[in-house]
Amino acid sequence: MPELPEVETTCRGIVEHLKARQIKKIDVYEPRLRYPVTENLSMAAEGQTITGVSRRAKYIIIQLLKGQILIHLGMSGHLKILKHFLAKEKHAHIDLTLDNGKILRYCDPRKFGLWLYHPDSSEHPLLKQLGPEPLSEQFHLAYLLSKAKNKKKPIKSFLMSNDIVVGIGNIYATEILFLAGIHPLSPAQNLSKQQLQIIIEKTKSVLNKAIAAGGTTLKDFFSSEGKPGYFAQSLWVYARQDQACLICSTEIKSTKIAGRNSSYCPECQPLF
DNA sequence: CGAACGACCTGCAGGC
DNA sequence: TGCCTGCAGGTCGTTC
Repeated sequence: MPELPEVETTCRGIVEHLKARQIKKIDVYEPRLRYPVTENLSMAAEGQTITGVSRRAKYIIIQLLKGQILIHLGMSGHLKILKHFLAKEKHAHIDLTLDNGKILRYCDPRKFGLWLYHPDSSEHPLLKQLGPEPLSEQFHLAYLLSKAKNKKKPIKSFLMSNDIVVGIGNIYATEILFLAGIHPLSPAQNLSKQQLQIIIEKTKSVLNKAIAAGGTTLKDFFSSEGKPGYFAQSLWVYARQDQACLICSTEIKSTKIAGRNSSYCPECQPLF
């Protein structure tokens, strides 16, 4: 499911429900996620007050009076708010019950997600290696220029590297490069200053528009209120291989880059 | 070192 | 109808 806009949408949808509430209990029905969910989570978090909910990269951080809960939605995870307990559906792995009876429920068919308790206010090791947020001022030309120097890897893989910039997954990397007019296989080091600047601008505009649309629903992304995201109808090339380019009518091609399907318009996106 | 690959897991679409 | 294969929004550890 989720790249940055979908995680941001989820985060915005749950914050008002969670903030200033106390955690009554955490029921773990399926601990076998990306890392095993330990008893530590329930023991440390139950009874605690939630002081805030934020996002870093594709992680959701539930800040507690003491420590924090780190959540990642993986490929297929989503969170929703239940007004009261409902029978656990298939793939519901964790219920976090609040003191007012509402429940934050985590569902994740593929179990690639993660729920971890981190005891102090320092950054969790998983967050330490992360690059800047793409919508922050730290994601600027001088920074990207320095990172792209001597990097032979395809620009698409480069944009999807979390140590370069966070939050950009397969959908948005594909879209950003289409809008920037750059072939996804172009080595990062070959791109000019101007091209990197365009990538930065398109990254910010695409992500902002996707957040405004509530994210991209391909099949199973829904916000915490159960609404789909409407950005799928704004996609230019993602999942459109063999169809006509919406700009020039050339047939959209696709290729595998680092194991991920990558569609592009051979006319609008020359290789550099 | 950097880049590619396999692994984790389930569901679904398409081919036969 | 049903079986088999391949593919899917992410990330990490291993391998080349």
